[in-house]
Amino acid sequence: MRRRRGMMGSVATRPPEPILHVDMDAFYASVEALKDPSLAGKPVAVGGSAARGVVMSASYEARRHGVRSAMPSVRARRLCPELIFVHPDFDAYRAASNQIRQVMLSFTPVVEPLSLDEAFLDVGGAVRLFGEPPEIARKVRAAILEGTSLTASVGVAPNKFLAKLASDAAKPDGIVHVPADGVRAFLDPLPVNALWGVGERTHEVLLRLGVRTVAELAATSPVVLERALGDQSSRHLGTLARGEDDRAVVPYDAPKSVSHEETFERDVDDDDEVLREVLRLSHRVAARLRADGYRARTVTLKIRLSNFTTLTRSRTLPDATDSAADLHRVGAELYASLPFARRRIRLLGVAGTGLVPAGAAQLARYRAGRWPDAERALDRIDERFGRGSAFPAALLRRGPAGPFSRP
DNA sequence: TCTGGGGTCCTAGGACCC
DNA sequence: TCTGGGGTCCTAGGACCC
Repeated sequence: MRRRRGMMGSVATRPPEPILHVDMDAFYASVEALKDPSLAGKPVAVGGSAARGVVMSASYEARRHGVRSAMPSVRARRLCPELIFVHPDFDAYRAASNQIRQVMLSFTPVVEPLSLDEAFLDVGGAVRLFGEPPEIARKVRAAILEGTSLTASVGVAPNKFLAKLASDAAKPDGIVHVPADGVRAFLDPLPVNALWGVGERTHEVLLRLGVRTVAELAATSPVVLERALGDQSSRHLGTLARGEDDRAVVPYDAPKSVSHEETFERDVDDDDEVLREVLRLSHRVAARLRADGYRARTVTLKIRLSNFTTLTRSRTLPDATDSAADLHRVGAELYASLPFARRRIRLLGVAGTGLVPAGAAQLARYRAGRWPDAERALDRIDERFGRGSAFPAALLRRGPAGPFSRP
């Protein structure tokens, strides 16, 4: 590791806790309260209020009643009868997210967004300009608040994983700084399921082993862990329990898949209807691929049955594609290959994976077929008139329980 | 309580190649 | 004659995250 004083002796030493995790507080709900100030201070849930809806984001007033994200909306309503449901407005969230990213980029170019409302920052190179990392965290929070009227919580720590835990501890509207010599004191009392990668299943397994806290996890023999959780997960957990994480903050990562899926309001068992939905999803995926400049080698069809059993079928093509006609054709073949007929289907999804950049070299192949050109024309119409202005005629023939009701 | 929609990563078996 | 071992790709399922 090279730590060099600058030629003039002016380059600051990299601080021991250079990583920030910035996490917006109740992001979607907070953006909604900005759009409609009458929502401020009230219990608000962003998400679908229909029978199969779930809460995507809950204001702190709603959380006081026990409402949480990922909770079925029906249950949230029971917990908090005065809960106000708002349909998600991703254009608004994306706009706010972009604004926030610009603020963060004014402190360091090393910003890694995790989602619309979270990002890691490596401020190791910014101390000379902006002060020590905790000071930068204060400035970032203040700048976000000034620029967007939204509050953020920030964790300051030696690495990404600790910074993320620290921002959790800082919520809402605060800062937590985990100094390099305070890692054990911070980590030991935390419940194991606070760790990244410990979800419901792993938590159960750990509880059966008698492991409730990170301290207990750190004291557990690697052999026992490996037997219970497998090679990779146990090693992963072991390093986290020690507070170690050497992942760098990576400003840009190429996407690996593009997908769209939809849960029907009522289960569907009509093949024609299923295939129309596959076509609709194929168009959305293809349009995204083209807009982002990728083509997919593998097409995956996802089906969730009424009993929540989930099946996937995929096929890898000789040539990558960004054409809805291709996605739909493969999707239909995959559907036809399933070992059942007329089962009750709750959800359909279409995904393109194995993405390759749609480089200039591939443009030649394009001109061979007519479909891609027709679809590009649809993209242009969508650009001018909004998404969904143009869509294939087949989608107009609605079945009785069509999920794609249009005005 | 009855489970959204967008993703990433891991596992495990089988095909295929050398 | 009935059987190696490593590497890579493909497929299906599942855990997990926000």
